Amino acid sequence: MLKVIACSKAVSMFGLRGIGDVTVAEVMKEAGLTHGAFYGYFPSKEALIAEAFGSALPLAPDKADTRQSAGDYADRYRSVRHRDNRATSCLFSSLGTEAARGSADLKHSMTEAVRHRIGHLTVDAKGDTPGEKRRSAIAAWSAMVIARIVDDAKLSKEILSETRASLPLA
Amino acid sequence: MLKVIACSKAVSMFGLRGIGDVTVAEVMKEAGLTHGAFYGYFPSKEALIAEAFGSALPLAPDKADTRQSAGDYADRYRSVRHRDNRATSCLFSSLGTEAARGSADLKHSMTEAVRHRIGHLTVDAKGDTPGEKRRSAIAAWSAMVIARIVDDAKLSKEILSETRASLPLA
DNA sequence: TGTACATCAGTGAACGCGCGTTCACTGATGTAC
DNA sequence: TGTACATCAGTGAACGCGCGTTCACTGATGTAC
Repeated sequence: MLKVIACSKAVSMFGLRGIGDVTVAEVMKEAGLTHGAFYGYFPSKEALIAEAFGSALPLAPDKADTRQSAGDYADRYRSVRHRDNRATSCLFSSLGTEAARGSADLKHSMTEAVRHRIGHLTVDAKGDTPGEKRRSAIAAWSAMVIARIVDDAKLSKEILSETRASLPLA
Repeated sequence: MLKVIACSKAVSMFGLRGIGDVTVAEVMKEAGLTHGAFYGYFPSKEALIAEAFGSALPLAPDKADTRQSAGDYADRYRSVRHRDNRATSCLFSSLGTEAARGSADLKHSMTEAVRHRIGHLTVDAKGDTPGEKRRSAIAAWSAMVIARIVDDAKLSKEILSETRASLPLA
């Protein structure tokens, strides 16, 4: 149970401030314990990172977003509130380039999450053939991620609105 | 002169290993001096980061890439060799999410670089109207960046090839 | 019910290490006479 | 040309700090009798 809490807190903090800036002690404090207890749950900070990402990425097909249509997901993703909340935002837009330099496991998890997400969005994406739909999903998702990274309201909004051409409103 | 060298080395090292993992001493060693000399050139590591990004981002309209057509740029960007070389690759794909958490100046520089790049790619992008061309440029550039972050040859290639629909070969 | 003991999650002081930063010093170069 | 001095980029030892990690200890809880 505490592992679950720690992972969830860690993901939020990582997204907000970056993996390197978040200390083991801070995560444990958020979870309600002192730093010494950390090693009763995780063998190392590296392990926490791996577990935290694993718990947050939509890898298994039975995760929350299958209950959510692709269009709904996209709408929520494109909302300004969601865009500006790095703690709850998608891991790719908040930690993508850091994770790409992480362990092989981490990179693999991220890749699988991307694959999963693209497949998910393809359902509602624009296009006459499956190939076109998939292409639209890739274009839309990529632009949604980039819009989150860009730190300029106007440009970010423009990039987001571009995605509506590929993936319409629900 | 040494500042220029240090910035250039720093950018490569940052791209390869992340900003946080590169030490002041390492940058100076690459530049051929010892760490103590660093503060004769930069007031702090933060300042090095800012200068390094400033020197690497295509902000001024007289920079190299105006000599390069958008199609040529995209082709080079999409080449496998370039994709896999994090030292010379675009700052957005190697350090985007870290930079988004950096200083206001850094974020501003990154945003301007994105704006510049999109404008640049719009020239050769697909579309009948200026609006459509711009939309294609955004879709293509976003997907190119994402393809670099994804750590899986097959998926990365697929994402890259998607961009050819929006931005054809030169 | 009461007593003695075992267990074990959690505490917090302490350690080791690496990094950013400082600073007294060096030694090469230039300048005045 | 030679001597004395000033300058100043660069050196490398040292400092301070924060972080990951360890570990002896605590104290609450459960168990045996």
